Amino acid sequence: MRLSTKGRYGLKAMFDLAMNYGDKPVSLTTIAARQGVSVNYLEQLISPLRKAGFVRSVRGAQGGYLLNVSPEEITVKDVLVVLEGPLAPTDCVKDEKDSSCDNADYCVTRLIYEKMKESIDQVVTSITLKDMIDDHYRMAELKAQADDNFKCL
Amino acid sequence: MRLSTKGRYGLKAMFDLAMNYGDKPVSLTTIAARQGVSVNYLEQLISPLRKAGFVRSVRGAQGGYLLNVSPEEITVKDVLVVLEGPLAPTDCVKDEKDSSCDNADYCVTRLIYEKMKESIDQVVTSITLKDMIDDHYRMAELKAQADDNFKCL
DNA sequence: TGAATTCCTAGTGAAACAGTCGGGATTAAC
DNA sequence: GTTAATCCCGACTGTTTCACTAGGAATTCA
Repeated sequence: MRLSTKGRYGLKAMFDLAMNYGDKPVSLTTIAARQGVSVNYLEQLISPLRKAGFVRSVRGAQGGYLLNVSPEEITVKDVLVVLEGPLAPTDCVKDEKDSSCDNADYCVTRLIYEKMKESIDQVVTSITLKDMIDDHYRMAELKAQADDNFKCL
Repeated sequence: MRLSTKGRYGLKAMFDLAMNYGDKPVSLTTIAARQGVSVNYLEQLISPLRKAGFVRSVRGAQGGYLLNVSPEEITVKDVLVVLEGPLAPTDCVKDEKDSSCDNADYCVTRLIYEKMKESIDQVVTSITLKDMIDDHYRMAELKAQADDNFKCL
């Protein structure tokens, strides 16, 4: 039940782009440096995100990537699904019915996996990149206060 | 974000044992046949469950496994954690703090992973083996009705 | 004693993970 | 028009995890 680095790095990269939404393109070199990841690897992650239409690229010098959609229209689920595949604990509850199990309708464990999937879904669809930006500024505020408190001691 | 066969087979096996709670020991051969899994593999899954104290074994002929605790006292989480490890999307939100990330308190993505973990946790801790048994009988009822309806057509 | 069982350890092929590498195409800046 | 920065793409690789299989020792009922 773990997320791979694909999903994690990719989400951070998307957050990075969201923070720069409406600005100049951000190069992978910049993002990679900020996130502490290799450019080569990041390239592989951003490619599917571009193909999915969430980011747009500008080639050549001074080029880079731009969010193609406004931050409030991209959910965490959108990003994770592109990079990790269906966010379901088992195949029998993933979105595209694969009907591999003929007893699906009367399966006790499936019932559980369905609930797990739904609860994960609820969380990741309810959070957009915009929410992450808001959280970021909220936390930056808190951090500044904490640092201030520390200075007073 | 998928559960491995360990967790899935193990959970089914535990459900099987729960259905036979208070009865004679059930051999792995029996369970394996019912679940369509190899005995050898099932052995590997039940071993940690025994070590965790959820099942008890009776060796020798006519031996097998017994639930060591009543079905309402074992949650789906108990079983899955033993077999899959922490049910957390990332290390930074798993129960045992590994403090690998020094910025954990001010990390936007961690906030998300925390919520995912909590929502999964909520689901799996709220379902016990007893609940699964109840669901099973409820669904058996439904299935019987469905079959009945089908017969009438 | 013999058959049925649990218990334990080791091995194994395939897939996924987490990258690295090299080269080609495009474009802004000089 | 050259150069440097950038995106783009496919191939390769070492490590780990997955999902088992295999074999044998110990135990116990009949």
